[in-house]
Amino acid sequence: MYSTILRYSNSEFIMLETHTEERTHGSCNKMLLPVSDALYVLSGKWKIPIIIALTFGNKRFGQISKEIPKITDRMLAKELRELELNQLVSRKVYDTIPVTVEYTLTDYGATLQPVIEELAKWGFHHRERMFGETQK
Amino acid sequence: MYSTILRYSNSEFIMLETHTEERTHGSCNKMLLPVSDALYVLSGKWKIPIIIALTFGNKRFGQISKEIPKITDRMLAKELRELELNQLVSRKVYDTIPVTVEYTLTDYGATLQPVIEELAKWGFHHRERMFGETQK
DNA sequence: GTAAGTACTATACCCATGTATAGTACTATA
DNA sequence: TATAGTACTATACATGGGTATAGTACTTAC
Repeated sequence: MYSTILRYSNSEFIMLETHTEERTHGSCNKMLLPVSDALYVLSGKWKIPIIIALTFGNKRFGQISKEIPKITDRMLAKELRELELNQLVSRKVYDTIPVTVEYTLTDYGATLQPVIEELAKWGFHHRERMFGETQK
Repeated sequence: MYSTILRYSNSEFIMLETHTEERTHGSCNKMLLPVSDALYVLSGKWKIPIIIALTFGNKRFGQISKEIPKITDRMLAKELRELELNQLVSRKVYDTIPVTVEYTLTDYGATLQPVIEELAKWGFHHRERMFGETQK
């Protein structure tokens, strides 16, 4: 399903890089490409919620499912698979009955924290600006 | 098309906030909500490219169109409209013949720079990690 | 009168993402 | 026997974001 290329980035913006002659500002591309890479890895409705959930400790499938209201099993399984492919999350199977599976944010996944914090900081100010009230 | 609520955030995650009893970690929500707000504002395939383009100077519709390969007029018009709604971009119409329209990144839009830089930084390292080579 | 340059809008369609609902395989417990 | 708990998978469907292609309205230049 995910080729080596797709695993780390989408192809659209790789292509952008090869067409620099069409852009006036080279530095523009230098930002666009990595930003697109980052957003691609975080793409979809559930990856950030899952990552945030795992920053508060290792969790099992069922626990994550309970902590993220409205996510379906299918989506959770799919997103965890993608996060594992990108080495942001690791999966450990325990030989219990029934089998339990523990998901952990990898050290690499933890490097996303500054990104998420910056997004949170901006989102927080945006909310203040739009509503003029502080989030409790 | 966009209600007052939708203009600043998606409704899914507003709902999350009201269901805190289902979450084990309250601080989890405190991050999730603003992060979702931020990602909502930046959502879609073209907003970041447009914002990055405008950080290098005010531009007209046609110029932006040329600088972002493959974007269609329809998408560009739509995304610019949304960015304007969120006050990240301002639109100035000049009484020339034919009419020219200049788009500017607002001061508020410029506050996204740290966010975008953090995304770029992470994306850059991600690319290095996945390819083991530095982007030229 | 027709092309060209401006900034769009209209219409129809495609497809990836996400949803809804059910089913699998295993075993312990009542 | 059947229910419950684990972690999923299968199938079908819906939706919305994006694409493709064309058309609008205005005026100047050829």
